[in-house]
Amino acid sequence: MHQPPTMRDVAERAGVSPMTVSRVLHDSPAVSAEAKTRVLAAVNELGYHRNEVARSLRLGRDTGLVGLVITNLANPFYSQLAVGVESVLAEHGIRAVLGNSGEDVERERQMIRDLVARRVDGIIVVPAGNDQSHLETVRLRGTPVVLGARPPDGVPLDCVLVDDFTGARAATVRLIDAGHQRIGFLGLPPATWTGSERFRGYCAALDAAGLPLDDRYVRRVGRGHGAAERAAAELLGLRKPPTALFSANNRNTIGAFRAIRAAGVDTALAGFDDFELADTLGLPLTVVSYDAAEIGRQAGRLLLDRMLDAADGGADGPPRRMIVPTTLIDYP
Amino acid sequence: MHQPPTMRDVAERAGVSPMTVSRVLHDSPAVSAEAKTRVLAAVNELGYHRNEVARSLRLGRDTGLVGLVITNLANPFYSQLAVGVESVLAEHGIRAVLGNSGEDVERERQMIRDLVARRVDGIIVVPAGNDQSHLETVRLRGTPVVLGARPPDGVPLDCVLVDDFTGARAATVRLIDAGHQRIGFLGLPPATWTGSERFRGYCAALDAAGLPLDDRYVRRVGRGHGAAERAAAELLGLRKPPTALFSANNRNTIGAFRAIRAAGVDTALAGFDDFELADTLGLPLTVVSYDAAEIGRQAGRLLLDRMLDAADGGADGPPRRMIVPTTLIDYP
DNA sequence: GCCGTGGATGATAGCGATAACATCAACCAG
DNA sequence: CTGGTTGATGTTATCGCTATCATCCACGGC
Repeated sequence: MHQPPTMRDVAERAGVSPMTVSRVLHDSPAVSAEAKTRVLAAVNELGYHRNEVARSLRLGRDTGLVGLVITNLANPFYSQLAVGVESVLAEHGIRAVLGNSGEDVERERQMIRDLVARRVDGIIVVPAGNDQSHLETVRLRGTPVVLGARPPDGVPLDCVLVDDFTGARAATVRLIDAGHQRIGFLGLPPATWTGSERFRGYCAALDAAGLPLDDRYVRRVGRGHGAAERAAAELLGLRKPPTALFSANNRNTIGAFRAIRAAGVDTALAGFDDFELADTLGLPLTVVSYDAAEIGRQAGRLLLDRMLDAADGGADGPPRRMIVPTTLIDYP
Repeated sequence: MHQPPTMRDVAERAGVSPMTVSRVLHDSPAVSAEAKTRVLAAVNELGYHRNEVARSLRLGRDTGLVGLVITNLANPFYSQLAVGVESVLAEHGIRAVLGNSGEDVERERQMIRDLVARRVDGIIVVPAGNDQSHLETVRLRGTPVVLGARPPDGVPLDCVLVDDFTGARAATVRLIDAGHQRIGFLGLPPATWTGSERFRGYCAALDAAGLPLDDRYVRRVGRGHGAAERAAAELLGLRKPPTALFSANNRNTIGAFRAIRAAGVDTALAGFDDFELADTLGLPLTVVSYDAAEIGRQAGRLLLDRMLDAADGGADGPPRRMIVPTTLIDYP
């Protein structure tokens, strides 16, 4: 097995010093056309490409790698986010190093340590828990950090969020405008940012319309299989059932759909998150849609910005917060 | 901004030489308990972790990085594959460097070049085109390569595939067993491996049952929006329409579903790929299901294997081909 | 007392690239 | 014809780590 060629090999073949090769590869103007030609020829003949590991070590930075720590890549929302990140980074010749934390803070912590040890130029992370002190530590040590899809908690980090509040409010308003006065809420565990913002949007819409918030119409649904459908069925089974439901994510929307169909009622339905086949359910449905990849793209841009600052010696400005807008879609 | 601590810093603080620190970090037995304690204390106090870039350069290998080039990460199939890869690699402290080729061979080629320049220890790739010569070149130069979801084409590479043939045949047999004699096929562009294997499975089932293959019942569907539905509608509009349809992927299955519902007929339906909400369509449906993450896991294992061989000086064995099985699921 | 033996530790030399400085020829102004 | 200027190239040292060899001390057998 032959080793990959080094700059020295190229230099010998071209009859110049390694330094000249380096200059050619950097498009330095201080190289004669003739030397440049010879070097490029040698590069081609040997199939040479620069050893990025050595380069990074020498420069002490600029590995061209960015850490991307995600809670659950199997979830289309996060994989789209990853696509967005990747596309922005790729334009700048930077690659993402993947980490799937599985919502486990300890794994997240290990991954961050590992990424720092690998000297990545920055990190984009969907934080798994509320303790983000390790992320702040990393940032203070000089590695830019941007949060995706979840807000910073007590630490001054950049982040990109969905406009959960406005989206939830708009969907609820749509139901109210259609004449509904008793609107059930199928929410998420309250500890999550997304869950509480969407609930806040729901409340705000009711409030603005002068409708009372009735706790009997509010259900928080965990991850369990069928939990959403059961909760929706409960609401529909009340003595005075809601005439419409607003569900806080696509899982809940699907559960609500099943419950409505099983009960044979014509309860109106609106929900956060668009999903495939939403138009085939055979019942009117309003969904709050947004561009998940855009979250990734914006996070990527924020990070690139910080990376440039850091390279310049970095007067790191105040934390920034980007909000990705939502739109309402009515099916069918 | 302070630089991260180096091994030298740790050594000074612990009153030993860098070499001793290195030994401690490698769990070498040739270190006194006392020195070890002092070094570990210094490591903690400084928050030191080894510079992996320098380590890799010194060793001339073992970056602990593996390239993962995917055609379309936004597709749940491939993101699940990525999850599988990541999980296996993570067990070995290895991370994946992501690349999204978008089915563009030229981008794939560039990414592979870049990954090799970064000295990744191996590459898993879902190849975008039929020209895989660049992959073979990379392998011959010492970087193991494993293909995911698509077979090698003229080059001796390891790969992991879905059992497209058997799955398609089984689904078609299920339709035949239900008494259907005229079964339409909604296929994929014939140049794709998956498309041709699934068609082969369909044909084999017909053949085994003594049924004729009728070309009028066979449609190849491209990517266009609504193309599947139109093709299905054509089949349903024939003078003697098929009484059942077999569709070669979930996109086509959904299109077929729409067409069947629009036509108000009770054509039976079976398709490759499971998908969410398949049970809510309100019509009997058989799908060919498989574990996409398993493809990634197996690819990861094949690659790890090759990486070990390569580290040992590598008598690289013959190419291996793993087949991930499928199962039939009947909805509702 | 001397030498081997073995365990702990240190010194040295790179891995491949590049910043910073050194060199050297060619050329022109005075 | 000399000194300074410019442009092209080479030399040196170094990034942080570790394989390899060298060193050094303690101990025990003869």
